[in-house]
Amino acid sequence: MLQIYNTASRRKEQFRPIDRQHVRMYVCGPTVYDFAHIGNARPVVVFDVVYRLLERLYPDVTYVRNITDVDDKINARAKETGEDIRTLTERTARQFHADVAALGALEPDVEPRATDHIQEMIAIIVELLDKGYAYHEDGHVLFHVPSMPKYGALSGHSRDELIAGARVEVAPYKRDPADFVLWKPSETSLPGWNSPWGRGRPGWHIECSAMSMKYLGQSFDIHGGGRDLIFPHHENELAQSRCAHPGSQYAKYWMHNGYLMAEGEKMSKSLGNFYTINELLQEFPGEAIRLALLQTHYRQPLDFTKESLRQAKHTLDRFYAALRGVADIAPGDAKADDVMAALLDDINTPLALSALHAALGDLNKAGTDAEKARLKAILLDGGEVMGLLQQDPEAWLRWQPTGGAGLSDGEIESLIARRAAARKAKDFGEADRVRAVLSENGVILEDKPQGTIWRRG
RNA sequence: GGCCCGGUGGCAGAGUGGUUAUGCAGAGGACUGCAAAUCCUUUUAUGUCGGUUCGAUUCCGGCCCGGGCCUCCA
Repeated sequence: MLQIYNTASRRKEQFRPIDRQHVRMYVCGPTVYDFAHIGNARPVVVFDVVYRLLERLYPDVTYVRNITDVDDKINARAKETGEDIRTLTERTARQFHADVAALGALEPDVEPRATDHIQEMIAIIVELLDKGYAYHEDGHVLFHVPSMPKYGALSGHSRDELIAGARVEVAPYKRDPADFVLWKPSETSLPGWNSPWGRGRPGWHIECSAMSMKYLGQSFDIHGGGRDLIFPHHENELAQSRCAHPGSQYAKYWMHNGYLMAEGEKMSKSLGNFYTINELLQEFPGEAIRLALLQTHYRQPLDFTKESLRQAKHTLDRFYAALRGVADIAPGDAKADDVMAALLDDINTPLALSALHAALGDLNKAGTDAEKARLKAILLDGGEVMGLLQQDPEAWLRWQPTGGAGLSDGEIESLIARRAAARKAKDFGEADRVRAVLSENGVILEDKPQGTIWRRG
């Protein structure tokens, strides 16, 4: 039985889907104006594991992750660089897809774009106006927060607190300082759509309300995203959706991943610790990045460092070396029960990884082929649900960084042949010289009874 | 100012009201021509001060430290 921590109740709960035959999950995706950074990668990887787990537990799962392609940051970036907005968003979305694919993330079932759902957003805004939860003022349509008594339940902020702490001057068209924008006017130079309130563009939160309803219905099971989205984004989404659709609960379970820091500091461009996925992929395999993200429980803060990546790479080297050793043994049909048990407890990936380590140790000690087949199956099964260990071991162990000036596979093989000849002639001085050359080029040798094997370290 | 989250051994990082998680690194050993890999053994911890309890790292409170949010910024 799956248990997940629900932000709405601030406790771990039994996961009981609305429809046991069909689980529905919505996760906030990227705003496409720049390379995705490692902080964006965390929810992608975390909810990919959730998706993989749900797929094992339920007959049908629909996973929706949106792309925000209308946003003031996008407009600002396009103005700054002179690039056409559509070109910018398309290019960035493609880059995002390539990056997260390298991290082993499965594609969501639906990946809707905000600009394709403007009519759906307008429809919700009309509902809110009709029902008296919103008002039209000075070209803007605003959600009237005091009209919803339960506003603030998700984030734990009361409206009064918000007003007390307000540090921004309240716009004149607001009836209440807590009110937020559903629709705003657009100048001709900015993207805009015709609406009952003139040419304009949507507020930040309305897209997720519109798209989740279209693809998942008025109520669905899981809504995920980074902790930083709880307020105001998710709080406002929740308010809009519930008020537009009385009787619906919107998301039943809210899951939020913790913050990510880089090298001990909050990530920021001025500190120079702003790793993009793309640049990290030049230096490390995507699976190492994925493992580094999964080594910490998703709700904990995570300090992402190059050192943690080196360790993750090293860890995977050990797993793949063991898998290479049993490459010619077909996996049995054993299942990774301990891995599953850990994941069922609020996606405890660090504990799941320790179960994988236990299987690795057992595999290294295994004496019989039957035992090896069983343990290989466990590693592959447990790895699969976490999106790990599915590559060809040989390919993994030969991986080298982009633009690496190291030796080619052929050069390595011929040096190994030279060393083998020297060893056969008992010329260990020459053999060690050859190995030193390989070692300087990051190639590690292992002499086995059947011959010498190698990997890039 | 208000609210929220976190503080575990050299590092990373879980569980747990009483019995060494796990990984990396370190030390010793086996194996090896030497290595590498692997295996075995092994050292180091629960921010701080109180409280509850027979007993707290684990529950409660104060404090300290780190991070975040407090609206059209994202």
